[in-house]
Amino acid sequence: MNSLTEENYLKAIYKLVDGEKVAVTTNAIAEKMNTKAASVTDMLKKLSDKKLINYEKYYGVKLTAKGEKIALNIIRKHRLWEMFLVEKLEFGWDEVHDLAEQLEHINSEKLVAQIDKFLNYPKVDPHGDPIPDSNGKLQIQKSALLSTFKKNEVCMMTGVVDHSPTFLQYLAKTELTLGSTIKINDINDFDRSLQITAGKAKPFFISNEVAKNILVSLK
Amino acid sequence: MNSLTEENYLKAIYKLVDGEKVAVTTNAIAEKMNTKAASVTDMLKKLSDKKLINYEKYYGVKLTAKGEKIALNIIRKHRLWEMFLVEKLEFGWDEVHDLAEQLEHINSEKLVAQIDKFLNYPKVDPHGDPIPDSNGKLQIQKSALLSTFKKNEVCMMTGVVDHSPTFLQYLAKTELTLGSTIKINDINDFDRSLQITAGKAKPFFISNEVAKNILVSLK
DNA sequence: AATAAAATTTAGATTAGTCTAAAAATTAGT
DNA sequence: ACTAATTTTTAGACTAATCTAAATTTTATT
Repeated sequence: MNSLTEENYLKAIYKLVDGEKVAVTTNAIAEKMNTKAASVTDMLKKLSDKKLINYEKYYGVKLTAKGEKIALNIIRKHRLWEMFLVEKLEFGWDEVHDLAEQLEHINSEKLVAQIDKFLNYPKVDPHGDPIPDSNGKLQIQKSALLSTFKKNEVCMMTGVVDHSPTFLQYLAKTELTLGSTIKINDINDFDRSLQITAGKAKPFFISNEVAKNILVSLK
Repeated sequence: MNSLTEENYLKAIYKLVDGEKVAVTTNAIAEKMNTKAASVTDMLKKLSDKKLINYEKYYGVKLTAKGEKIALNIIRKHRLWEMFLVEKLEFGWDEVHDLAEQLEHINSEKLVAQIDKFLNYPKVDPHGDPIPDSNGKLQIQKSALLSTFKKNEVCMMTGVVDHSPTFLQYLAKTELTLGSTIKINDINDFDRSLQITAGKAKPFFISNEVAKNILVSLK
């Protein structure tokens, strides 16, 4: 079994790699974990001894298959719990993250399987992030940033880049929710802000900053 | 905030006191916590510094009002989670204890409130144990042991004394579940074993040992 | 009341995870 | 290619929770 701390390190490393083939640096992990580089080095040795990461001094780390599987399982649990909180317990999508960080470490295969079943095997979490299956397979969703679309194009909102409560609360006040159909009515040449129509609401403005944090499907 | 370990000590002390006005001994706590007396002494000092217990060297400990409140809150969470697992996730009453021991330490007032609501404010857990309310008030249930009843008396099952999976699994194979109406048809003078009728099943035998672990209402 | 037995506490060590400060290695700038 | 800046690692220390072994206090027995 791995400690809570070990699990959090593996998750952090997984998120920092995220597709890119480069190794993750000690400092990057330290920043993500809100800790010091020296502490990270200690933990990397430990994870390396356990064969959960490939670690070369001064170079960086990559997850082994074993380490990645553990990371994906934690992410699976995190996203299932978020879904449960939002779908069954009336939580808002902006208030589930920290709580899911606690719940993701609960150790029970049966519990995860039952929650999954109870939610009717969801494919994505409340933020549109894909939920890994029980084998650690992740459905890759092809999506693009709303900011890359052109005038008069239509698309569907599938997720967010920024997960901060502030951003999510802002979105909750608009018609921009997962599944919303978005039409780009106009783009301001000066600041790249957009005038859009989302769902059946009146057209409204969003900044380019916001558009860069909204994921949409290429349809 | 209190550590997971501190919470477990408070819970253990609460359960050892359980109504009796005597102080709890170091050895009793050590046994309950599967640890050594020396470790307990260390923790008692710590809890005493935090004013969660009244501790007098060589004498024993009692919970302060503050300590008791924390203990009851953990018990509340434990029992609500057990109820959730059984009622919503198809767990058996014999397989929820260890998992609830993990879940009871999840820290979120809103989560507890929402689970409580989701379960429609249950008064007892799957074993018939009362669930403390959010203020730490515990409904005392007046119940008696089935073994104290006489021939031809009728009662209703309200709980169990032994919570071991073995005992609970045994009961699950009979008609002895919470709420069952039990009629005592006969008592064997030699070994005090009982011939009973429970629910609408055929009469069957239970040992006195079993009867001593079944709680029933005095009706 | 004295002594033996049991319970409890203290002393000192250990482990996991963290830290600061210093040393070593790598990368960047000219 | 050499020095400066940055990154990473090592060394040594700290805290929480645990342990063993020894010392102390309480309780029980005669």
